[in-house]
Amino acid sequence: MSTDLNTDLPSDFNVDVDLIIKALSHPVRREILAWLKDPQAHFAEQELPLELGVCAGQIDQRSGLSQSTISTHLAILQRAGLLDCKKVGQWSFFKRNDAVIQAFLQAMQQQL
Amino acid sequence: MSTDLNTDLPSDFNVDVDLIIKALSHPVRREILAWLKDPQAHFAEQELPLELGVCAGQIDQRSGLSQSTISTHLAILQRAGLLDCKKVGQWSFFKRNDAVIQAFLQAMQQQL
DNA sequence: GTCGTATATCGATAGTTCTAGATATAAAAT
DNA sequence: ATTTTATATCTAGAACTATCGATATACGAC
Repeated sequence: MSTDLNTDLPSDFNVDVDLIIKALSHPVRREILAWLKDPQAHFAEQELPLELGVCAGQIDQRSGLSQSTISTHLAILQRAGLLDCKKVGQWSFFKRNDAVIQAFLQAMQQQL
Repeated sequence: MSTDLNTDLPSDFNVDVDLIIKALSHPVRREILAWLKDPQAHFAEQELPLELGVCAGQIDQRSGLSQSTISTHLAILQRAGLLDCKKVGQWSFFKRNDAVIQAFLQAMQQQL
């Protein structure tokens, strides 16, 4: 494909549309992203500051799925660039990468 | 989920985000949608007017995949609402449903 | 060091999606 | 009427994805 009319706007960095759409094509992963949009509303019980991100275990809990399943979903979201992970001790804190999310939305508007 | 802050804008009708994302999560289906964005550029060889839509056979030809595979991909795009099909005699002419596509993009902006 | 806790990875199973060839349907051409 | 052409549907195998329980890793507390 040579239809790359990339205008290189500030937020328009490398975004792998295929990887991202596949990440988004599972409802649980979309739900996780939605929860992380408002951590206060969904993870108020977390003791450490939500600015760090939301702890993987909190997400497990809320989801009803097994720990290993959620860990896999989080890894897929991370590989797609949609989530960032910060490790603190034995914990993994996840937050949305809104720059990538916005860049993806822009890419979709152009490509679709 | 009761997070439906549906503002009912003109182009914001029922759009099944799950069905659509799944339809879009295959590269061949995204490619078909891209081709149909500019039929003149990709299907100039078609004899009947492109305003009708693009004939399924033309898409088969361009794709390199088998007739049955493309027929299935077209059906998936159609069920998601992304394509409309008009039958004329033994032919099926496909075109984009840009209202649905735009509504989907809007839904994504809200939900993501 | 040992134990408990948090997360990631592995291995197996079940479920889904992709693809193609064969068949069915229906219209057009002869 | 028969044949050809266009498309959809069915069937089956291969490839991929989701899920879980078990195991591994790594850190903290004791």
